[in-house]
Amino acid sequence: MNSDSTSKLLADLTEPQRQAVTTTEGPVLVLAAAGSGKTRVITRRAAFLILECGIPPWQVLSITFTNKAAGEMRQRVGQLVTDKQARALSVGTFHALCAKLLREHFEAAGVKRDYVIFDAADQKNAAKKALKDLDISTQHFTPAAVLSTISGAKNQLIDAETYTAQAGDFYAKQVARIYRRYQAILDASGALDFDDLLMKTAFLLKRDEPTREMLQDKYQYVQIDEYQDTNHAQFVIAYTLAAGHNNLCVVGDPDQSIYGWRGANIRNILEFETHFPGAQVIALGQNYRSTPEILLAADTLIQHNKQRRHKPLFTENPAGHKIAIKQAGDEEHEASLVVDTLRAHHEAGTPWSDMAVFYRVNALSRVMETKLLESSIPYHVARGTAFYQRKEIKDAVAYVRLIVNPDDEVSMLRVINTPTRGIGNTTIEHLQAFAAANGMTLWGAIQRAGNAGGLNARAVNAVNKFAKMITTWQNKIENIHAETLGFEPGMRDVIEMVLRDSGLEKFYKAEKTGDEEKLENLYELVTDATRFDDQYERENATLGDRVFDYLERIALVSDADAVDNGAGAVTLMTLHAAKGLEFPVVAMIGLEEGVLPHTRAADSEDELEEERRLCFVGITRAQQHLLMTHARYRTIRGLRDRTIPSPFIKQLGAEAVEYEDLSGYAPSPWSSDEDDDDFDSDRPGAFSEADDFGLRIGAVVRHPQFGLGRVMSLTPSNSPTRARVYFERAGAKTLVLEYARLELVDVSDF
DNA sequence: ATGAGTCCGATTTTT
DNA sequence: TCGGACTCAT
Repeated sequence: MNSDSTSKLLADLTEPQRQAVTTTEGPVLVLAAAGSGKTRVITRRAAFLILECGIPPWQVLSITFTNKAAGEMRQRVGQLVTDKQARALSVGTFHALCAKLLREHFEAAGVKRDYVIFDAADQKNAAKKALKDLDISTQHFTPAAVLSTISGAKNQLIDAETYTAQAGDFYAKQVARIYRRYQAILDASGALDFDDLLMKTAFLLKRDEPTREMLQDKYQYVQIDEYQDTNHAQFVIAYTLAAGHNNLCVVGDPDQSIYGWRGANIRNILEFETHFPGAQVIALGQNYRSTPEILLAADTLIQHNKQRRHKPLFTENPAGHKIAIKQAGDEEHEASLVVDTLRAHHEAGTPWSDMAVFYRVNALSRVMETKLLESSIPYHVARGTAFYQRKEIKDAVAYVRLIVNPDDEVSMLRVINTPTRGIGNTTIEHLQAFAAANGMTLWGAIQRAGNAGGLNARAVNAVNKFAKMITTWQNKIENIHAETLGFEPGMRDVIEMVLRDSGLEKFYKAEKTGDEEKLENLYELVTDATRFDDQYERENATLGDRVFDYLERIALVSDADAVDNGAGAVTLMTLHAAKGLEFPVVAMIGLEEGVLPHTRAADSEDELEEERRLCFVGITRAQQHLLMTHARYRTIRGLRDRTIPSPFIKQLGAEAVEYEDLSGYAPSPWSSDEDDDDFDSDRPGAFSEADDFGLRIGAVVRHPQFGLGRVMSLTPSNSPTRARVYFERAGAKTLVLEYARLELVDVSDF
């Protein structure tokens, strides 16, 4: 077609990359190794479709893993096509796409047009309420466990009714009841949880032919990034959308699949050709990101996985430095080792923003942050969701949610008496009973508080006042216009109104007890809303629409969205959030058994492999320098523990690695060179300290908190082993030996 | 109805 | 260690 633009699009690409860009028809699997220019390929491909194939941009659907990636994709394609075309591209995460489709086709999907999205905390509240309604003890059915089971079911597109029909054993039958009740709460609240977004969209596509055909027709070309992390529901959505034109291009790397715990199915990518017969497979094996040393270590490590698809991984980059692995004495020492390294690089001319610190769990960031603060090194923690999860912010947002959807019971219960306005538990229970008896929502009961009976005048008054506040807000939003106001009202005005009228602002202003931080956060929310207003582009949107869109954005932000490379600061983040990023200098901390790999992933081989992939992802983020650390002792939840180095350290091989023990302790039996065995060989026995311990009934033990005590009884050595201990100071306690680091005391000392 | 104080228990990753 | 649930006095 246009050879000028074609050469511009393809000139700087390698042959396999070029192939991936120009293979537009039919199913295509791009197996993209870490650092192989995947993002470049996928953006060029979108531009190629528009410029060379003449496809209208809105007919090209690109699905990314994070909102940030979506924004970047739009921006990068925008450098190749016109602004107008870039804006018209269909780009977003699965969840954002589904949220939009459900909003547009709410009737066919069977959801409320004004539905709200429940986040993790809302889900937990709803689950708790379900358990309470059913009078099921939270002992055997913790909200977290129940939610995870429900989530797993939804990812498999099993709704409450189907689940009920399939439930065989007692546990499943109980979960079925809870699932149904939980879903009833969400329905009554006009709410969808994250998994509903996917499941309901999949059902919509499956059951409603006109919508399906319309969308299949619209999205002529579908491309999906990070395909290794898609779950079954996402697979069905992708499969169905692409079924019309059969132009589905998926890009991913099975070695970077790290969301199995969230229902991602690595087989989606491993078995792509089975799902899509005739698929073309293009492998991008050359790495342009990292030094050969980093790549060698990463490759050596990942070879230990069995569940993988072999794929070449090589680089022509010049040799660099070996990976530095250092053992520190404890976590503080570890943090200063990292700081020393970062500072040395900074002095050598590397900007702070080119450096990152990764860890397996958020808890590890704290010590690191303290040390960076002390050292006056600018840093920022990529935790986008944290802000919106703060209590005061959730409260403010709950008020906004009630404006658009007062039936949202979880939000209602959250703020009906926050700040306190004389509507206590007794009143609320009355209202709930009244609502249940008359088949109305809590909001319905609140509006009719006077008829509820059994409420004293004071309570009725308080409830009426509260109801009036909400209806007044609703009226304002519906009726306030630029003409009467003199300016265009935005999200900012809504937030300010809510903070003022609800009394939240006043409440936190009055709170003299030290934290003005909460007030600051509320003002930060105003700033956030202002920023949203500034960027808001939807045409002909009413203020109500704008409020929806804001709530939706809040619900769908992720940690990874908060990575801000322009900040001139070191970035701290979890390994999960690091996916897809790259930094010249990277430090990974906490390379210890129980942290990476995490304890919770230690019992199955599949999970261990996922932990290994997580480690692989971290390593392959590094371009030039990589430091990996572990500490000999680590304090977790107030307990100082001796640690065992991560088996992954040895699995990096020796060639590209430089090990230094700076802990100041004698070499530990685990890291000494004496045992050159494969690390796995000494694992089975490693945790049986109950035996080694010689703990028996009557033994005297010391607990770090409770002091001295005597063992009264022991559960049989089934895991987890528990001991009943009577402490001098603290009385009788039941302790799980795995956690409670008991010290055996030699009675002859006394 | 409220708020301070106490006890208990559970520990990942996140759209 | 931390936060949530619960108790108890006002």
